[in-house]
Amino acid sequence: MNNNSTFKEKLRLSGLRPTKQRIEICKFLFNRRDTFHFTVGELSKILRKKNSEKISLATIYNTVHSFKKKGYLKEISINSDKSYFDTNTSDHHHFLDVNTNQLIDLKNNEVRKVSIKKKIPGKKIKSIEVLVKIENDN
Amino acid sequence: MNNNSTFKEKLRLSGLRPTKQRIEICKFLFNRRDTFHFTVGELSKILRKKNSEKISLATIYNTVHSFKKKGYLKEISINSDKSYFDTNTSDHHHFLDVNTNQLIDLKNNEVRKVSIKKKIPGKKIKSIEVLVKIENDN
DNA sequence: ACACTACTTTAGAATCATTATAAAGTAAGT
DNA sequence: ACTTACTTTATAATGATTCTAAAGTAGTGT
Ligand SMILES: [Mn+2]
Ligand SMILES: [Mn+2]
Ligand SMILES: [Zn+2]
Ligand SMILES: [Zn+2]
Repeated sequence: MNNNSTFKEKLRLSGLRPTKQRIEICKFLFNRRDTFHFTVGELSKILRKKNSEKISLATIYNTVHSFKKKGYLKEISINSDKSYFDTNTSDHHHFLDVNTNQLIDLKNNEVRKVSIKKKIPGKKIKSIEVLVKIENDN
Repeated sequence: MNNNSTFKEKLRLSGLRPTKQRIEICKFLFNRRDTFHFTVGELSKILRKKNSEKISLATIYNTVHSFKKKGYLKEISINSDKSYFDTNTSDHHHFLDVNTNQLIDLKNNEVRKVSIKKKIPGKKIKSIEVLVKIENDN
C-alpha cells in the first residue's frame, strides 16, 4: 500500500517535485489494484468532489502529461472526441463497450498472440494493440 | 470505373440527393483502387486545389458524416487530436507509422486470426481491430 | 532561519477541430 | 411552374486541449 511518503520519494526519484497536488493525484490514481481508465475531465471532476482544496484543470493536464512522459500513464485513442489515459502502462488490449463507452482491460493471455505477416521495409514494430468493440447482446 | 452518372445513381439509391458537391467528393474518394485514409481538413485542402468552385468545410463535414452513416466510409481513432476516415469499410487492421503519422492497411490475411478468450456477460463482439504501431528501424 | 533559483500552480486567454444555426439555394415530385 | 424537403454555406458556438504569464513553492546553499 502506497502512502504519501512513498509517493513523495517516487516523485523525487522521477525528477518531479512532490507537490501536494501531485501527491493527491498519485494517491487517487495509483492506490488501486485494478486498472483505471479516465479522461482528464473525469479525473478533474472526481478529485473536485474528493478533495477539500481544488486542483486547477491546468495542473491536472500538466500532471497527467508529466506522468505519461515518465511512463506512469498510457494514453489511449478510442475516440477522437477526447483522450483517455490508462493506469495500466503495460502493452495490453481492450474491450470497448460502445453502449457505455467504457474500456475494459484484456490481459495479454486473454488474447491469442497476434502475429503480423506483413513487413514494412525500414520499419520495426513498436507495439501491437487489439481493440474489441462490444455491444449489448440482443 | 465510376463516372458522374453512376455516382448520381448510387447517391439516389442511398437516399442522398446527387448534388455537385457530393458527386465531386465521390469522384475523388471512390475512384481509386487503393484505400485512402484522410482527415476532413486534409480532404478539404485537396479538393480546394483540385476543383474550380470550392466546397465549404461544413459541407465536407456533412458529406463525410453522411457517407459514414450510409456505410461508405469508416471512422478510425488513432489520435485524439483529429478523426481519420477510411475508404476501406471492411473490417481490417492497420499499421500506424508513428514517425510520419501515416496509416497503412493490413489485410485480414496479413494478420493471423485474433481470438479473444474472455467473454463479457450480456455483451457480444461487434468488431476486432488491431493497430500495429511501427517506427524507423535504426 | 533566510535568500535564491528553478520548478510548479493557476486563472484566464488562445487554439483548433468539430458541431450548430439559420438563411439562401436546389433537387424532385406535382 | 409550384411546392416542399433536402442541401449548402457562412458564421457562430462549443469543447477539449494548450498556452501565457504572474504568483506560489520546493530544494539548495549560506
Ligand atoms: Mn467520434
Ligand atoms: Mn495525441
Ligand atoms: Zn487498459
Ligand atoms: Zn484502412
